[in-house]
Amino acid sequence: MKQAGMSGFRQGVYRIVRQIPAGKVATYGQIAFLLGSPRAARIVGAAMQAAPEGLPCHRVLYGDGSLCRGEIFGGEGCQRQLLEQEGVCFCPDGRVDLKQCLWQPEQIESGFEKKG
DNA sequence: GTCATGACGGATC
DNA sequence: GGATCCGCCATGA
Repeated sequence: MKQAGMSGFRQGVYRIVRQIPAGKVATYGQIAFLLGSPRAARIVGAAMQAAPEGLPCHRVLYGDGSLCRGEIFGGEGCQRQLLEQEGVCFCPDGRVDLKQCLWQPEQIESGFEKKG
């Protein structure tokens, strides 16, 4: 499988983020890990800057479960509001409960095959 | 090819 | 336990 030809990493980021189902969330580090660079979490975020409209970038959070800076997404709580509408669980601390809503990439069918 | 940057993440104080 | 610093690695000029 080959990417569109442009930077494979960014293309891979979009490809994975699109796999995130509603009601679930993923972290930058997790996405970067799936791309083969667990330390390239920043690169994932950098790719989000050019995120297309159909990309559920609001389902991508920090590794701590906290949401990104409001200004970046487009408004304070804007990201959280979208997640709540999808049924994402939030902690009283204002962070997402990754223990319940962290996306488990066990259904990815592009690039990664599950053995067993 | 090199320098500088960045929607991160972990270690440290 | 919270705030801060550095490191990481791909992207762009």
